[in-house]
Amino acid sequence: MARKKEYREEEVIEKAMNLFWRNGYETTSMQMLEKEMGINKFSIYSSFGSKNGVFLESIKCYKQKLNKLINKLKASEKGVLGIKEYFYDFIEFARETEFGKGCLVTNTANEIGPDADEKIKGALTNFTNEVKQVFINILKEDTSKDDKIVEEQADFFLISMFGLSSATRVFSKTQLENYIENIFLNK
Amino acid sequence: MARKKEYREEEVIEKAMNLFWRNGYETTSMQMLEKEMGINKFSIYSSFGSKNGVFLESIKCYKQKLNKLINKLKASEKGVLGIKEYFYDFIEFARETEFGKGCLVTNTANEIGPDADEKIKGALTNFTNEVKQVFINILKEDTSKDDKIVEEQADFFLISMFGLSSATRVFSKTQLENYIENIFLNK
DNA sequence: TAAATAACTAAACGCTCGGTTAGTTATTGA
DNA sequence: TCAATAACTAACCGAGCGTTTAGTTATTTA
Repeated sequence: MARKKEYREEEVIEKAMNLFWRNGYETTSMQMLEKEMGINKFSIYSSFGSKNGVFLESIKCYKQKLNKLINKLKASEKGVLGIKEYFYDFIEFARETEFGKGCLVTNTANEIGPDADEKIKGALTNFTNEVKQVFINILKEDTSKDDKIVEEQADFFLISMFGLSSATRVFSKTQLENYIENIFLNK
Repeated sequence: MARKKEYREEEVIEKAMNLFWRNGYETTSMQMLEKEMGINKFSIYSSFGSKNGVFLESIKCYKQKLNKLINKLKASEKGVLGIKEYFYDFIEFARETEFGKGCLVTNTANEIGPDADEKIKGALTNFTNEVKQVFINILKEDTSKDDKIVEEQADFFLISMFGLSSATRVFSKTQLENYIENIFLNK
């Protein structure tokens, strides 16, 4: 055999993910990735193939981090109020010292143009659909409404998430909390 | 004196604005701007100074376009329902053939990182505050609520706009309309 | 009509981008 | 212990970036 890797891929990809999360895809350069991940370009390319590859893995890593919140939501027995708690969890998740970095998926959906890489587009769509399904399952249990109404409500919460994500980048914590309260006023 | 300009700055900046709107700041290159604006790099730089300058002027141009909707909202006597109409107007404004391009301001707020140009950040903040003030004025007239409640409601609509903007890039027209209806259910 | 001036064209600037590759170092098992 | 092998370093690649500049063309006015 031969020499061992001096880094663990799961560790360095998390660092890459944080860089993309904070700065977006285009603004994040290979140079920045080298510095943040603490490994050479060669190692990045032999592990992940391309900048796109690093990004795709970063989305997977992001998914895992967010899944902690999602799993808590899934386990919740509070119905719609569980979603409200999830929203509160999310603003803690997305915020930083002063302004937030939003949701990596939403940020990317807002950044990319119509000609963007299809794999990235696909990853975003899958992600969105998965979260929507979680909302649907909760709403089904919680209410006696028919499928159409449930799906509309799920879309409503999903789009609210998009707003919340963007908002963490611009608004104060108080404003975000107030927004959440307003969403659930009549739910 | 000397030779006349063969283009009107207001005309070419609108074309630039559309390019930024569709593709974002980073993805839009000077080469693309040359092609879309129909003028040479030299002319772009002599008129606008830099890529950043073109973008800053593009935001002004975007403001003017959106002001048509805002002015209609200001003139409306329907109170909160006027805001609802404005939301409907906005999704027409932001949508394209299949998916939408969102709001240039929201797109940019989502794209830029913490180290982005201060002028751009300032322009985004100003823009957001102006729209918020319009919401506040309408809510003041419409309701007897105190200032704090009014501001919270204005923030709520503002953040809903952010969500709507992102959503035009991913969701169908029906989903967007359904989202608007849900927002105004209890208003 | 000719000097002055500003807008044009197009080539080039230095730099950074994402990505590659030649050569070195460390670990392995025979 | 030593050949085989894989991970390392670092220099380098062509392309494209935003920006500048030298040289040409059109318009103005004295």
